[in-house]
Amino acid sequence: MNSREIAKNRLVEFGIKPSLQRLAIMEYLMNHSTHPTADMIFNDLFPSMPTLSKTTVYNTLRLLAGEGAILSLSIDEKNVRYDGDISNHAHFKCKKCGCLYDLPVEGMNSIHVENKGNLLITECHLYYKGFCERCKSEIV
Amino acid sequence: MNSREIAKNRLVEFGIKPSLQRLAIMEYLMNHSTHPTADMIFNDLFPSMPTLSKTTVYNTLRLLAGEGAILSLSIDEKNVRYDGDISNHAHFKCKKCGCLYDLPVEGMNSIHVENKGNLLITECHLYYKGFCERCKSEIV
DNA sequence: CTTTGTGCAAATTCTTTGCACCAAA
DNA sequence: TTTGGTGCAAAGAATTTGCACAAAG
Repeated sequence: MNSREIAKNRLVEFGIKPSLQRLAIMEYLMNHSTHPTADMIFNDLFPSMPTLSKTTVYNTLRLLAGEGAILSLSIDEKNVRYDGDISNHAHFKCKKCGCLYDLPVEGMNSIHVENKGNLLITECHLYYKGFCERCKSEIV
Repeated sequence: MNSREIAKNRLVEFGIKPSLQRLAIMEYLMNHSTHPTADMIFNDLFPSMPTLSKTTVYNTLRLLAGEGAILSLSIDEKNVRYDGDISNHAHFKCKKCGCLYDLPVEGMNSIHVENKGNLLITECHLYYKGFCERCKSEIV
């Protein structure tokens, strides 16, 4: 199964009609673990889809994230980042160079929240910030 | 010790000169656990400080958060929220009404991250999203 | 005096909206 | 032919910047 088909399956699984644009964006997110912004996605797809508009990218990302087909990350306060990997994992952002990594996390589901009973929890985001290996050594 | 003095201590502790505006903003954040936006802080302080400008509020919040004297939360993708409580705790936001709570968390420090050795972690944010008690019951 | 903080107005940037056109069922 | 998707241009909103004035040591 090629990556286009995998992307299509994800869309269908979440009840989203697989238009050409949506497929391209979904496929892009599943193939790039760079946690791109809407702008990055647009710039990368535009050369091969010259009619694509930024509005469509924004619309599509909002739709996909709203349906749960992708994750929308707010770890970077400037731009929303998107992640095609919807499995449980944490994120790390370097405060110096801005690089953004996935972090595998043990026990992310086992975090105990007191008084959680009253709330219906649907999402959990775990964000770490600090300095990446390269930047860490440059701190004076 | 009154709340103004407590706020002053916090500023001094983090090496920040306690101007009148900074003191007012720091004190506001320590007395309000509402996780306000810059705009809310400005609007609430303005009546008693008519010369206060929104620029100063933004400048001050950036300074305080940068020095670690307050927390800057990105749980709400629209506006940055600020928290005068810098102790370890998680946050919850209702996706329907937008209300924002603190959540006490057991084991927040014990979350195990593999491969953390290469990184210098300085901050950890744990965000839960879902539906609050009131909104939960209104879901159809 | 000299450095630092404040505040107004303007600029910047990310994102959404209004609306017309296009495509598919 | 009706519904939904796309895309352009414009609007909107949060935050930052440039610069002049005020304050504090």
